[in-house]
Amino acid sequence: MARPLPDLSRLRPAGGKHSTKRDRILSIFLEQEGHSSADDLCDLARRQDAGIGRATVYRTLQWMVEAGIARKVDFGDGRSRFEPSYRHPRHFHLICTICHQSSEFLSSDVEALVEEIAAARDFAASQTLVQIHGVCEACRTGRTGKGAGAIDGATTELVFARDALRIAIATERSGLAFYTRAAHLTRDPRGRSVFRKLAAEEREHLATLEARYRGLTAQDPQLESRPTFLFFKGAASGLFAEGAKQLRAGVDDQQALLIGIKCERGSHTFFKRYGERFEDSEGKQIFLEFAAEERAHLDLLIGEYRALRERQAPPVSRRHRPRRAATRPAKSGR
Amino acid sequence: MARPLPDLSRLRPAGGKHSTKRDRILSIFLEQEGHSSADDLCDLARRQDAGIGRATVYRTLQWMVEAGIARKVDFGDGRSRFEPSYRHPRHFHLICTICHQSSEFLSSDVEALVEEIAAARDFAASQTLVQIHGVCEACRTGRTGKGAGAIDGATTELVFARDALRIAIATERSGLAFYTRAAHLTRDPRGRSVFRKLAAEEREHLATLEARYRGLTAQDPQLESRPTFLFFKGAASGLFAEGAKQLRAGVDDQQALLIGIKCERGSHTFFKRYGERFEDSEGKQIFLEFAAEERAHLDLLIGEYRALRERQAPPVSRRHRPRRAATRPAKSGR
DNA sequence: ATAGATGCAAACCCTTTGCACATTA
DNA sequence: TAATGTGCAAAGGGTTTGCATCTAT
Repeated sequence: MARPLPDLSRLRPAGGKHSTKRDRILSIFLEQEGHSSADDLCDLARRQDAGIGRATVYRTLQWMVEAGIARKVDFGDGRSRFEPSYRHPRHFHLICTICHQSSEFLSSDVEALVEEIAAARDFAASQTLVQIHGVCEACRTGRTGKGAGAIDGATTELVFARDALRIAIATERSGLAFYTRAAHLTRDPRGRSVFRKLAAEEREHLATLEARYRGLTAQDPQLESRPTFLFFKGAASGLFAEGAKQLRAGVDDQQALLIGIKCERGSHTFFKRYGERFEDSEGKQIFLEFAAEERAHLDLLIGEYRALRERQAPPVSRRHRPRRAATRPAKSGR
Repeated sequence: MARPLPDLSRLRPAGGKHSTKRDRILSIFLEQEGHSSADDLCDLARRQDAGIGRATVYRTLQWMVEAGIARKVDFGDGRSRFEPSYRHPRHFHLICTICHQSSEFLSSDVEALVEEIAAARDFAASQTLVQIHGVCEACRTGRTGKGAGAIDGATTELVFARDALRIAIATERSGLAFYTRAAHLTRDPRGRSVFRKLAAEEREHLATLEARYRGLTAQDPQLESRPTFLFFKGAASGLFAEGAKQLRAGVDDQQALLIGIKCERGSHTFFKRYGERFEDSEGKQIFLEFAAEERAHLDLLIGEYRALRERQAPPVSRRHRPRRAATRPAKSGR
């Protein structure tokens, strides 16, 4: 379960010299699964090097926090705990009151609500803490604790990437269905070809994402069975499903384009905002790449929509049309 | 700002004798606004009775927590704080890192998400902690801190009741609009009279709720201007708005009844679940009363729907009628 | 009279700090 | 050599506890 050690030389924004003891404590910390207390680490370190003092452990931990290698977390049991922060997104915690293990999750839905609440109260939020205290599945069923708690930082990053990919794939599938249907329904030949093109792109991109997903699962055979880390409901895939439903109700070519624009715009905004929220990690990258993809589709659709309007509307009457119709297609939906 | 003292004799599930010092500490605690630390209380208590020892304060606080008078909260600053819990719903916190004041909020949306997440992880949640750390409006703008932090427990209960009433009133208004429209559209005379009756009931109940709302604001002139305590989005009022939209799309009497049933059922479920979540308080009562009201409407509608079906459909051909032909309104109508 | 409450001081726990010494650049 | 890391022990802060002493019932 050893994780790939981060490049230590780059992890020294806090400055400082090399030192055997510090390196030892650091590497022990990084090997740990879950959230260790200073005491835990001190004991572990002393097994390798009996002469390590408590103070050094505390000082090293402080240094790690400053250097961005670790984050301090308070589970309310009187001692501080530390978790790796390098390429490990901020998250929330489920904390078992029996075994004191904690497992991590992220809910962008919760984060979004929290943002709204802070805004409503004129509060400049800098950090949000969500802890669910209770009894974990392993403690309740009495089974041995091979549960969600036993996940090290490297795995969390994989799980995060997995969940990001799952969201992206679901959206992509949904988009593919939408464009396939749209291509089917569109009468205007040029519009049809655009939808076909987009469907093809979605199909190709879907294949890429699926390959990437397989690549991930190859890194950890248990990856797929691990519990969800990233919870989301406001997913963009719902947009395309909604769009497809609208298509089914019967629309003309122009409306189909508008619906597509709405979906892609929503999706792009969603993934961009989503991606920006996270810290450096593969998951973040997946979201941002996906956002860019959607952006490209959006531009294509907008161009096509304009062209269609040009073709359909005689230039004379153009000035009587609302100029910015295409920038706010949302109005025509629901 | 002294709150009505709770009946102490009933607050002694933890047992124990009377004692002047304990009573003094308790009453000082209850007078406090916000969240006091043991030290705060000790200082305050010593102003009235110099001979009070730290240990007594700690022991009294422990006793208060056991007796359900107080709740211990940890804001991560190394000391425990205590907040009144008598008729004071569980809530979350916004914590200012500058002035260390904290203000309270409740988000049933967040709670619902948390429940889902815990369920997904097979985790038996017993308590959830949400803390938003950051800088409050008062500290940011430099204005004197008459902000949201300065709210004592009694006020929180009022604000909670206010928010509960606001939700109920919004739903009621929405329901009134729905039934008024439904009465207008319904051709079947009996069905029309049912909708009229419901509209009248909603109007009357609305008046009751508004009177209650005025009663609340009379208790605290600033009540209306206080920040939102209870955040919610999954409100039931949206159901009726959706229902009214469906009515507009053109439906027959039977369908109108079905839509009404759907709305009332959703609303009832929502308020019941909502109300049950909270601890004893006026807000809880408001939700539960409202749920009962909706339940009565629901029963009435269901009865009417059955009667209508009996009248309209000869038993033989009943099963051949398309039951839900127009549940999806045409999109082109917009 | 007796269980329970109180004050004081000491003990506790986790964490930080002062200082002499060791290590690193 | 100068700056930084380390160990030890002591000090810190918040909180709890042991024990003799009060105080309600």
